[in-house]
Amino acid sequence: MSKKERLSAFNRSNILSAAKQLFFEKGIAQTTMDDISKEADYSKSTVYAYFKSKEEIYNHIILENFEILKNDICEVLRSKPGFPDGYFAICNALMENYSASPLFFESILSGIKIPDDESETVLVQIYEVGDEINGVIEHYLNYCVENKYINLDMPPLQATLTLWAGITGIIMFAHNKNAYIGMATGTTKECFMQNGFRLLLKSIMGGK
Amino acid sequence: MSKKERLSAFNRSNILSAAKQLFFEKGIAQTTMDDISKEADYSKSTVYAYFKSKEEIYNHIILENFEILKNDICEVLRSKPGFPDGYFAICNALMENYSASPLFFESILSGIKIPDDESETVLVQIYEVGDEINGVIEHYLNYCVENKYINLDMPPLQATLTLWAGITGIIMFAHNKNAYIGMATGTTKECFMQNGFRLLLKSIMGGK
DNA sequence: ACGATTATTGTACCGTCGGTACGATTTGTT
DNA sequence: AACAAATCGTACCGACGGTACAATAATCGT
Repeated sequence: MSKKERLSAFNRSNILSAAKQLFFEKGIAQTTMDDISKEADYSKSTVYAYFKSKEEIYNHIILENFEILKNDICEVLRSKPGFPDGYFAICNALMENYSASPLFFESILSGIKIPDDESETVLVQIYEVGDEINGVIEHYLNYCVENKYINLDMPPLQATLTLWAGITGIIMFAHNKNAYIGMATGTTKECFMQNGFRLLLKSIMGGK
Repeated sequence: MSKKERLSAFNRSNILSAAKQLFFEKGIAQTTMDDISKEADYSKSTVYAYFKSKEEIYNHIILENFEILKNDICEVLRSKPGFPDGYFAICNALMENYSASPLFFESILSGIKIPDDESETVLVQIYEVGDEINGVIEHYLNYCVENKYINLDMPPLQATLTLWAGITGIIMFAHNKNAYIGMATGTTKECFMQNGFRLLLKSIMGGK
């Protein structure tokens, strides 16, 4: 990577960091492109030289987030590869990823679709990293099936996606309806999530 | 209700219908207030006389949707009160509600929070109807527990919320990642959802 | 039937924001 | 010094949510 390329990457990174922080602080819709350029200390023109739209900035941050999530899950499965430790470790990795980036987490259940336009390279990359994460989890489920820790009525990949969707739903619900959960059940959102993870685990245990 | 009130309700309803249709057709962000007033055949001024903002229109549609969902669930539990028929009937009611109003469904997992400002009467109403739905499901789970069809490790209301979040997550994932599911697992999204509902069911069955 | 009140309309307008145009200025390279 | 690339500042466009306001139409009390 030449000096010029390094500088370019540095600038891109600065802009993305500023945008990420502002998105986190004030929300996406409430963050303007002027805000981002000011916070990152570049002119608006330069920001648009690096990213062609606000949406592209958003997508790049999503991608970054997915890569972090992937690394977290791999890391955590390496230190706790067994059962059910590995399962809860994955759940907790997802949980913490949500806390760090609540605004982007929801792209898991909606938002980012498979791009039909190949020119949207960021979206393609997001899709690929998501695929890799699913592969890691599928591999873990396979290991659990082989050792007869769990029992699946469906192909491991399908179970992966189902658990993924269920866990994500529970995490989002816990965070967004925090006050309601506290009032209705008397538990904290952390407790609600842990109980939820345990409940989901039962769905893949029990023989037959 | 006086004649004036009826007329007023009629006008409100027309505006909401037009907005709902446009939101469904082109998305919320892509629908302008001018679009709504034109589609509903009222002047923009009149629209703003009935609703103070676009967000308020959105919230009213959410409320309408929650009421439909509540009626659907009650209706369906009346015709299939047993187990597991009732459970699957609830799942299917949620599923069909999503198809009818995908844009509003996601308010279940995010979007609508408990209002701290009591003056936001629409939000309070949404919260109340949601509470009623949870009560209905909780009642059903209680019936299942009493008849020993299922076995819960947590209070029924907490189980209700957990299942609710999980089911919603699966439905949203199935719809938004339809193409990916087809490619990765070879099944349709309908099949994916049904299998997901069955998987979740296992989490509350099995003794102990 | 008539005046007063209320509802509805059309139009013009404001502020914000995403995005663009473009010339000036800085920076780096040789 | 000279040239090219990157950066900058500023002015601007168009779309949109929302407001102001005067004019007109509908409703109602009497």
